[in-house]
Amino acid sequence: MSRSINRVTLLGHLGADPESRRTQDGRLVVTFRIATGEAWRDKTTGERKETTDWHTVVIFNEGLAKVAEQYLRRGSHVCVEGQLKTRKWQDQSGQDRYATEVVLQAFRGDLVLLDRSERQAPDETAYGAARTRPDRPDPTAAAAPPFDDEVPF
Amino acid sequence: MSRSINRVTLLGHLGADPESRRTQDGRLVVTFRIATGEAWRDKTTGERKETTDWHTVVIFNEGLAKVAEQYLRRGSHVCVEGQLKTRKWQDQSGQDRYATEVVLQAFRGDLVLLDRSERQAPDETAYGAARTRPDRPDPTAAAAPPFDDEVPF
Amino acid sequence: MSRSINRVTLLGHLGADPESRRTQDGRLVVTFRIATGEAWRDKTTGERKETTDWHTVVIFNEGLAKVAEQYLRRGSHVCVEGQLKTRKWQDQSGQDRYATEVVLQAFRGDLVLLDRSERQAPDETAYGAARTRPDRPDPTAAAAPPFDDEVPF
Amino acid sequence: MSRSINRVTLLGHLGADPESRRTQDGRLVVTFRIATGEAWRDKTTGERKETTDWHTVVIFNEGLAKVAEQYLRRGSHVCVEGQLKTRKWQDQSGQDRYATEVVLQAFRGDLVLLDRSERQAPDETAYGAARTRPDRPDPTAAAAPPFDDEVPF
DNA sequence: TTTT
DNA sequence: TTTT
Repeated sequence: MSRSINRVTLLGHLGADPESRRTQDGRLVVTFRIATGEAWRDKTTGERKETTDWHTVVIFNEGLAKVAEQYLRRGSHVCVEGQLKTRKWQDQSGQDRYATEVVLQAFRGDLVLLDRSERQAPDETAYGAARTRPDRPDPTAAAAPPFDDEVPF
Repeated sequence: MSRSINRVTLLGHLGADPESRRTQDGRLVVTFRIATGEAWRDKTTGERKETTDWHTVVIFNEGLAKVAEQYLRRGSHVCVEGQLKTRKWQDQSGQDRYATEVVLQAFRGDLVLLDRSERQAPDETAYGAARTRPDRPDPTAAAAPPFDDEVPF
Repeated sequence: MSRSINRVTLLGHLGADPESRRTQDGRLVVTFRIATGEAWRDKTTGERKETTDWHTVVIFNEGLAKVAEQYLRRGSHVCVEGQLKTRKWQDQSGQDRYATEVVLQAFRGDLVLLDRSERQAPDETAYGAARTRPDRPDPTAAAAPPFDDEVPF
Repeated sequence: MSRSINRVTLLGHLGADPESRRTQDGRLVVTFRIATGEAWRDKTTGERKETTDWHTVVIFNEGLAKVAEQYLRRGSHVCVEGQLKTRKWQDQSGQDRYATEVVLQAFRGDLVLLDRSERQAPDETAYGAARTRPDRPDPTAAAAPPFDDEVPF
């Protein structure tokens, strides 16, 4: 149960190779920039228009970070689900600055590789269940329906 | 990492009290129906129109099932995130029938109670981490920014 | 403003070519089936498991229907945003039956073609603004920031 | 049809009353801050933890801006769907600064008021179809099923 | 800085 | 069967 929802879904291309860093306690963090865009025809002038938006994605999820590091490159096509988070930091002059990023934490967020060549990536679970194990009675194995009196609504 | 996305988000009201059942191996499953609607003005007649859609939600997630059982009632206002799944079953005459439902499995899906009176519900984690533990360096505790050379993109 | 949310996001592959039909008043409707899946490792047995879910997508949105008809085929990789809707119908024996589908109506829903070969599709706007025209002051043209006193929060 | 996805869903409370401004060409723009949060139990210490994230929402959509201005206040409970966008601006010292916001444009985005007292708000369509007119054959009026040969998949 |  |  949550008291709120904070969900970002982005599907687009990487503008550059991902960058890998470590937190002070040694955990892998992978960062990349992804572009989304929209195109439309101006209603008054009839002109074709286009905008690109750039987003920073930060992966703290161990399994997904390894996948991103190994398989994503400049130009990669990817779909990302994460949370919107804003960090505060100080620039050299000591002024407060803010960076708003799309964050993939452990057990939160997901990454879908869309380039055929990258889809050979192992399931993330190979990295230790970085994501999720469905917890439903196996529907294919079930000889009987889950409930005796089952009717559709 | 996933190879696909299957996500349903519904925000609406329960049409009736939730129903609780057990799977054959004893796990709690809670089911309810939720209504969503849309209203619009017909462009040609100018008339106000309205439709209601009814959805079946099935919660296999232990923690969320308990919350739903205890706090949700007919008329409850709720937001649900789950997966779209279709079950096949046989009716009395042996014919194949299908039921398509919004399913909340363990580690997948979420439930947000929107009625003030219900928001006293304990965090789901009280039921044994039915959901998620963020895995990010605690941002408030961090005296230094996560990375030395940090600048916003 | 809406009083509820009804949103489905699916990313997967088509199981067969789309089917085109017309409503009784002549409008194009395109239908296809799309598969999503999940893979996980069983916690107790360690076995690799996998499920596939099949979904029916129905496009009433004129522009998107034409794109789907022309560019999508069995095996196509696609991302779809629509609404969950259940239709009631009678089978030959007069019994009530239900079909639950992911519906893309005009001004609602979206379709993203993920196969490189299909991405040559014209912008949907070519079909008459089947989707959406951003309505924001053009950020690139703006010599001054949108607001005089702008500071980030 | 889109070539990318850029979608943010937030459900939370306003931290302060919305602010109304006008663009240089006179259009209403409403801005507010909304908080989302997550709570979890630290796996190692067993301690209860909590974080709050703050987000800036900017509404360029005329109808939704009017609704927000009139009905939302500090503490209002709201669900928002918009796009993630980053603006560049110059501070007093001429330095480049960035602000990342959740933007609701015309025909894009949605707003759901969750406080009972605010739900009296008129449908947004009262403001001129700021959102969406479903474009589906009216299912209730249909004496016959939409298609002659209809069977569920 | 991506992509079409 | 909900809600406004």
